[in-house]
Amino acid sequence: MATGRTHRPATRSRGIPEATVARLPLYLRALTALSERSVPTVSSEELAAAAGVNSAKLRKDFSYLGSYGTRGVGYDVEYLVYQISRELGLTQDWPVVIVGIGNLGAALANYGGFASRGFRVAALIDADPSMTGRPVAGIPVQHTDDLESIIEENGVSIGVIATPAGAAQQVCDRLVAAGVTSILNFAPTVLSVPDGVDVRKVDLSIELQILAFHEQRKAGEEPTGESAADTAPPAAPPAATVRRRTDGTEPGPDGDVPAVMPA
Amino acid sequence: MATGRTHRPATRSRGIPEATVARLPLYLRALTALSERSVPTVSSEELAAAAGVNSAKLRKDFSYLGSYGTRGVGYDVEYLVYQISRELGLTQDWPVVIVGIGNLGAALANYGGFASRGFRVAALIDADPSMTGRPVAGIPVQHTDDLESIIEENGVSIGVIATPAGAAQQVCDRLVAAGVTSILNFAPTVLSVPDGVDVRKVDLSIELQILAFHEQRKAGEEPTGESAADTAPPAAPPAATVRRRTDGTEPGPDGDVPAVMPA
DNA sequence: CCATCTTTGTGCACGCGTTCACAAAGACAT
DNA sequence: ATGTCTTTGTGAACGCGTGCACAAAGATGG
Repeated sequence: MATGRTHRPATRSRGIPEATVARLPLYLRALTALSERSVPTVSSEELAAAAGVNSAKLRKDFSYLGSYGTRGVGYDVEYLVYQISRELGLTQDWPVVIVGIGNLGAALANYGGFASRGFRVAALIDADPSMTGRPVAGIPVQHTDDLESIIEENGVSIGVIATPAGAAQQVCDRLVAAGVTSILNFAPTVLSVPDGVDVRKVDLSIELQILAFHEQRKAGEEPTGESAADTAPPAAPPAATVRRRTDGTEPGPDGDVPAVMPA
Repeated sequence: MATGRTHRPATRSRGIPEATVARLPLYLRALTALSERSVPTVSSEELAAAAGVNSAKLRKDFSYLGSYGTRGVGYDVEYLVYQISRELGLTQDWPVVIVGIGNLGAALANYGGFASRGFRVAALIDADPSMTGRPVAGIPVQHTDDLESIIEENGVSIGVIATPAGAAQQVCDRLVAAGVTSILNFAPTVLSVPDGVDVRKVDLSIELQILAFHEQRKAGEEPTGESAADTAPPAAPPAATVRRRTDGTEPGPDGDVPAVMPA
């Protein structure tokens, strides 16, 4: 298939590595805090500590932006705030739409950090007609029917999907067709998008599962013997003779064994 | 400082690379969908497409778990679901507490995918006394004062922080002191934790800023001329003579220039 | 003007992750 | 039983990201 890739292809933006771009917001946050305390300059060591990274990494990251530091002194806070903001495109206004105003969508609409840095909630969109017109976070919810016109009229290029998983791909397709080229996806689904569209995924369930993996390792490390004998006995290994299905797209007419594991 | 590191040190778990662990939940989700459709086997190609990854990567990932496939046929769906679930530690029950029941905390509590795969919301905790006792998602909110006893009585090892940024580190410290060793942080702050504690961060603001970076690049690629002359003029470069403050921790008594950039 | 001290910027090496490409393994047909 | 065909499992090469360690740059003090 050649429908589209899922995660950021991002071969390399303009010499700035993707890993560095992902850390710039971290630096910016730390710098903003320093700025509010009227601290004029910071060393790479101090700023790195505040951002929770290695100081060498920070210096290398900044080197991609240019030589904005002064040897023997450090970095000018205000100047660096501006340079990073500009590099991230935060000096301009980004209208954003949120699609799917359930619990999560409403929480996102109310999120303060949204509007703070160049991002503005241009519209809230939901498929439920009973939601239409109801104000959430001071913004009236609009119906999905008007999605295309909303995108166009507001010049929206960033969309946030907070719908159930089943509706996510369909919403995504409509957003992309309407001109959205960056999507932040909170639905637990893999989105297919054409080239040139960026998708970033935020998935609570996946994060928890990763934590569980490490948690299990910690628990089963010191204690000897079987720590994995918890809930269910191991499922049967694949039978010696396995049914094949190379051509047929539908399940075979013969009785398929539905499931051997508890869901 | 030697207080602690911020992100997962995770040198390598048990031969399973961290990048592979992060993809296992993706595979599991795709496999579960296949299982519900009673599909008996999948090839690496099909499953990779469903999970949105490269098929070679998928096979290598699975090779870390063991040889669970059958050459010429593919992978047994049910068996693989079980193996991945076991590897991720999802065959056991993980009680989870959510601290900070604001908009986001409430949304997380209501999130269905939470309870589905081995995770159980054991308690909701908030610092606001007027919230205490009020049921959210069918679970009564408890007060922060009882945090330690709640953790201990329920055997909680995974905590979710959905508080404002200012309270996050303090909550984190109390969670860790009470025995929590894995934290999912939604607050926009860098958390410091001792060794042996895993922290994963979910940050809406950062994701949006990364999208904005790529969005800006797309916009300023084809059109010629200055595309960066949008909102504010460039801040003044660092002055030839910059005030130093190597020893003093407090801002100097002389009038500091507060800010040159619009917040 | 020179010496010293601080801190940046970066060349270099190393390790992890990704991808290619192919041999080995097994199913299936005859 | 043998040959063919499909698909896995993995050796090897490559590229990216990270961290060390140090030279260059500039400030500061005498």
